Amino acid sequence: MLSKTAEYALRATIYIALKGSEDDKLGIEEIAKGIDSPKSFTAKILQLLTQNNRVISSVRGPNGGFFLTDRARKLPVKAILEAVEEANVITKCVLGLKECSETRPCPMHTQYKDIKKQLKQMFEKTSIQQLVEEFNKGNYFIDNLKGVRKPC
Amino acid sequence: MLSKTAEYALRATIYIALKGSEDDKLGIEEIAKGIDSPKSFTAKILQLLTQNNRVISSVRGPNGGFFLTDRARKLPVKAILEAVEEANVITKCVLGLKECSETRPCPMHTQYKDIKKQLKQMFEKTSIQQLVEEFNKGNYFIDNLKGVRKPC
DNA sequence: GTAAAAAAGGACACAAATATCCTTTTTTAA
DNA sequence: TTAAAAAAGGATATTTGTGTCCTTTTTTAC
Repeated sequence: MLSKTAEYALRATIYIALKGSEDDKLGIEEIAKGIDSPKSFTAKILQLLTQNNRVISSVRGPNGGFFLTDRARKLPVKAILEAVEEANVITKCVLGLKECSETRPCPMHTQYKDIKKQLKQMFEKTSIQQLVEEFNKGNYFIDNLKGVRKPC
Repeated sequence: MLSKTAEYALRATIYIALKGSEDDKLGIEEIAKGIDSPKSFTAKILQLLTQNNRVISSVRGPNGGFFLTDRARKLPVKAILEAVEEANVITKCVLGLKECSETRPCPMHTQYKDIKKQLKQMFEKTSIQQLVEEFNKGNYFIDNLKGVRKPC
């Protein structure tokens, strides 16, 4: 469904949102270990996320690293996909037809349209902050993202 | 969401189901034109579909070509994805985590699980025949698949 | 102001997906 | 039984995605 690039982008952003802050920035080494991704490749992706619409902020030098501003935390998950140019999953036809709409639907349009709508909603309505809050309420039991534990 | 390979596989199968029959087999040239795909590449994919679980049948030589048996028409769309080894979209975690389940969910699990379920349903419950029938009832207005027109 | 720490950036390497071309095999029809 | 038509198969090319490595720039702390 999503490329490795998009997966790492999502995982990294969520990881930074959960574990880091402006006062406690995270280094690329820790992030890559935390989300189980190749370090240099992830660094490149974080570059995209700091440039394109600034989902992630960064400072260089000692005590530097990556973090999310309050503004960034309010962004929808979709913003991450946009930064890595993969937001089109949300709108694309399942069969990959250039033209596929209500008036000129593809053979699977009827079956897929509601799912696509929900996919869109998910990425647009869910903010990064929301994912963090849900975590803090203890609704997750993730140690899937290494080093991030459910608060007791 | 799906690879080109999967998209062409779906489009080709549906195209053959709609336009062809055992008595009126379709050649690779027509199919590729019909679904707007590269000919040789599509030929390779059709090979997969004739080998792996025989979604498509074929005969060589003059008057040969591709067609779907009645048995094949009853197959779920998922069978096509399986043949090109891409049925995993149905079960994969959005974030690409190896482990992601109800008891050990990823940070987006809550948001995604119902969508994944519906995706699964769509590919498993929709048969190729169903897509054809829906077309014949006139519920589509596709000429997206070239040369396939809504019956009047 | 100098050394060290960190991200940024550039160049390259490797792998997988996509695409093309040519030859071989099978089948049909004359 | 031979020519032609069609898919099957093999080899290779191209492009994109993924991944690594090394140098440069920025920043901080001493």
